[in-house]
Amino acid sequence: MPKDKTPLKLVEPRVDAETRIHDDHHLSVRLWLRMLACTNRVESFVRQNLQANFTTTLPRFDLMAQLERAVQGLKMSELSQRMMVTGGNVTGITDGLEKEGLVVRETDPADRRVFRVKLTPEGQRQFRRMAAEHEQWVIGLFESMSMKHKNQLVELLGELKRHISRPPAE
Amino acid sequence: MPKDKTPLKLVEPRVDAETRIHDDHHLSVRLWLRMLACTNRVESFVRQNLQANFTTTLPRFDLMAQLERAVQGLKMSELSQRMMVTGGNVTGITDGLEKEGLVVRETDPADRRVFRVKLTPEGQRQFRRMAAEHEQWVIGLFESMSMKHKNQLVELLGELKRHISRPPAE
DNA sequence: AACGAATAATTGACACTTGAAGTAACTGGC
DNA sequence: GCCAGTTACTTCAAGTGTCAATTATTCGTT
Repeated sequence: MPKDKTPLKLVEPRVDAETRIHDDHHLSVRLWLRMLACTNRVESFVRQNLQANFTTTLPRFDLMAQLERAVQGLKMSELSQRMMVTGGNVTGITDGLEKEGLVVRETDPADRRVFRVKLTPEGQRQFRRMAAEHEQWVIGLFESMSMKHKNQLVELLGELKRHISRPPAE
Repeated sequence: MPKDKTPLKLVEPRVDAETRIHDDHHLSVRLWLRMLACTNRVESFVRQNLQANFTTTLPRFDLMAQLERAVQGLKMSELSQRMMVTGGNVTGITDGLEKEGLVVRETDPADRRVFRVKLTPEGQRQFRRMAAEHEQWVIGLFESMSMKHKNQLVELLGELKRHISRPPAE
């Protein structure tokens, strides 16, 4: 497109608005990258500790955590939803835990398609030990931040979560 | 420990402190879970869009993003550090991108152990298209949150990042 | 110059994750 | 009762990720 011939001293009128928009763009991406960095740091820390202290993994811990408060067990599909992963994934993790005797698949008499997955007593024992330490790891990581700032973060992240939890409906 | 005999109206002195500690524990874990939920939401959204619109993945996008502003290329180990993943992982992702002609490994005459990985012109072209859309996705997700709150979040996450970026020494 | 230690990258084994395709079981309308 | 459609779960292939072991190269000391 041809350049307009403009008087030498004319400043573009849209600069302010564009600048603000540009900043906002940058801001959103920066926010995203920073949040990602924090999450990765904590996650990898927890992961390493689970591996080193209990020879287990975050997904396994997560699955057991979902089961802990579900006395009557959870269906594979419920686990899938709560862990926010696909069904095929849950199958594999459950296989592993079952092989180690930490969970069991029980058939549901009312619907033979369904399994109810439950923690075994052994699984409960092990999970409780892990959960206690897990809490300490997280607390330790965050301890140098003031409660005031932590509270602010929880608030703001709560707001963010509400904003992003449903896709910007067309 | 033996209870002190105290006048009836005296309230136990440690209750406040204990309560605060207990709240703090809860607070840290809540903060962690909430941050994780937000990150997962954004990440899976970006992932799906990259797959659907460009038949590519987040790690590939991430690697190309690291290369974009490094005209002279990056060593495998530098990529590994910046992407916060292990070296073996970088090898695999680079293999894939090189096979598709989006990056190249160039040998370094000064040190024959290292590769300098660079974007090809084709890789640059594709990355720029992806980056533009990526930015729109993130902006879209976050658009309903005020700039003020976004700024506060960036600030607080920056502080959190500093606190957790080095393990609580010794 | 030569050797041991450190560094750069790759490889292989194993685990997690997704998406698509497959199997078995249930449901509702005819 | 049948059968099309849905639901629950599994299986498989490909990509991502870690760790430990290996190879090749460089560096520092002697």
